Amino acid sequence: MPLGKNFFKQPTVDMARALLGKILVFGDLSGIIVETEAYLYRDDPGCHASRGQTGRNAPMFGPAGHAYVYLIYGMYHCLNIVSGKKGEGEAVLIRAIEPVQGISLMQKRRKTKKIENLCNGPGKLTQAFGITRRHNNLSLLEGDLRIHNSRIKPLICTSRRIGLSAGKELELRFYIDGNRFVSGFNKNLNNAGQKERNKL
DNA sequence: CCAACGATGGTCT
DNA sequence: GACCATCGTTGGC
Repeated sequence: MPLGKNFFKQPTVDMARALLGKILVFGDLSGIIVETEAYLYRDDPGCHASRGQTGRNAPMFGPAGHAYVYLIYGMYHCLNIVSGKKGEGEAVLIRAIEPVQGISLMQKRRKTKKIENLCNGPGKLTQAFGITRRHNNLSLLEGDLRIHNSRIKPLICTSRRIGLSAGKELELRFYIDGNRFVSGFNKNLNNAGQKERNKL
């Protein structure tokens, strides 16, 4: 079942945690979301929206439940889901997914057979799913791109976010404990920011 | 194993 | 002109 409007209206950090274990569906492709990061409007210098609305970040200031897709380092795309209140730029970055459906197409696009390497990073999963700037600002309440519910109740870990220069001290990254599809899983087992495990 | 680095182009000042 | 919410490769140990 695709999730509806109310799911995307919850506070951004809540949504970032609630997305773990849910299913990202895009056409015939799908996978379990295993890692997210929250980006906040207030007191978050790492957030694209922190210095006001611009051409690029405009979707973040729109209604919750739309996609915000942007080009990073000239060659990769990052997929975010807009959250929070309209007029306040907040979103959740999808950082890693456990592939479920459409694995052969993902393998072709990613030029690797290894399942763990298909969607274990924000640039990798957009490549595997075929998500680009053309999907920027699409609504997840209709059409091909959706979040489906699931019965998964993951054990959630928290850490600092990855790859930022500003706002790196904030603990706004969330991932499923021990999941081998989380980005950098082979690096540091407990990932840069350690942290106690939060219930659920 | 791992740290370092280059590719590559849109966006913002 | 600088800065990137990244990734694959390279070269050292």
